Amino acid sequence: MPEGRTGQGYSGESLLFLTDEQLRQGIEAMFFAYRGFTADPDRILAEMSYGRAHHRAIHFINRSPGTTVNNLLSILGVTKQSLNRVLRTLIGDGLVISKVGELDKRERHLYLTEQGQALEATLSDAQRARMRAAYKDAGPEAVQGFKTVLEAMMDADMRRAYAKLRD
Amino acid sequence: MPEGRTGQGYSGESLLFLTDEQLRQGIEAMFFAYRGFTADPDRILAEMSYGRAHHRAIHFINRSPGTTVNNLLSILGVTKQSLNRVLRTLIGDGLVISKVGELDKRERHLYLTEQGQALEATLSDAQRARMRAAYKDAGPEAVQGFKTVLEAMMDADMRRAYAKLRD
DNA sequence: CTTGGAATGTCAACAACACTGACATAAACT
DNA sequence: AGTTTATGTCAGTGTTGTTGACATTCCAAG
Repeated sequence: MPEGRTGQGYSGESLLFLTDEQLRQGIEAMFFAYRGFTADPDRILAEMSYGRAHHRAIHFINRSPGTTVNNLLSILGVTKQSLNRVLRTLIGDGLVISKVGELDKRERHLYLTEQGQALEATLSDAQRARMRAAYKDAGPEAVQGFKTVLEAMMDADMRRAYAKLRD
Repeated sequence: MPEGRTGQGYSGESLLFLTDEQLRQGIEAMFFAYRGFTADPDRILAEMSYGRAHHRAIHFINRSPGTTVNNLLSILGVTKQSLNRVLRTLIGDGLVISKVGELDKRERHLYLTEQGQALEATLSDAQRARMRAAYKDAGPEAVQGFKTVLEAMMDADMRRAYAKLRD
């Protein structure tokens, strides 16, 4: 087997050599970049006794105010027990409120309180600052490519969830 | 304030509008894509009783055979206690061997056994298959942009570690 | 109106993976 | 000889995830 050469060889029209080495670089880039991606919010969250799970919940509640627990569950891809523990602390700390549904009273609709919005803004600002700097460094064409590859990397159901949020 | 517009406005020469909305899409793309990125190896690892930490150790030992514990530590960005726990199980299970350094006998140089290489290949193949598919979908220019943005997103020391691995 | 099932919440137990702090050993450096 | 470096290990703790079991509420179908 030719060293480092992928089984596919050429990829049809694009003349794209995809050596294992190139793919491995992409894998490592994802690993190191994700660390940077979460580093700033992580530092802020560590000061309060929150973690990434709290950040994610806050992010998506802010993104879709009034979302139900079930909806959040499918976006975050965790069990209800895991999410519930996080939501309980956020509700207890007055960052999130949960309103019983009017149409369907089983459902709980989630909203950020003012305090919750303030934390969301702090976390988002930190994360957006890094993203903005990276985008600016890389330039607009790179950004387009970045998003295209990331989208192609998602599972089908996550791609749907992602597209839905872009409406 | 103009809705969704970032405080910076234009970004100088590139005429790049970076709305909070665009940045948030990038953030969400990273979140969902990273899930896809780790999904396939995670499934394989779950069957044996290993986790992502084992995968990362195996990956970088394979990448740099004979690397020392300290070197691995700085790449992975965890504590020695955390890494040691993982290495102990991998050595115990015969996937990794640790050789006392010849020049400096304090150092332990890490290598994958044949069995370790086999697992590495299985995990890598799964992850590379997804990466290859994503690259093929997105095309070569997108891939270049993808890597550029990811690199810009890293912390400085991680960018160094990443560059070093590319030699 | 009763029953089945869906949505939610809660309790308990557990595992993976990270952390800190403390301590031990061996080897290298000064 | 004394200090620093590299590594390993033990104990304790916290966050985040998992399963499994069970209760409550309430819509909807029979």
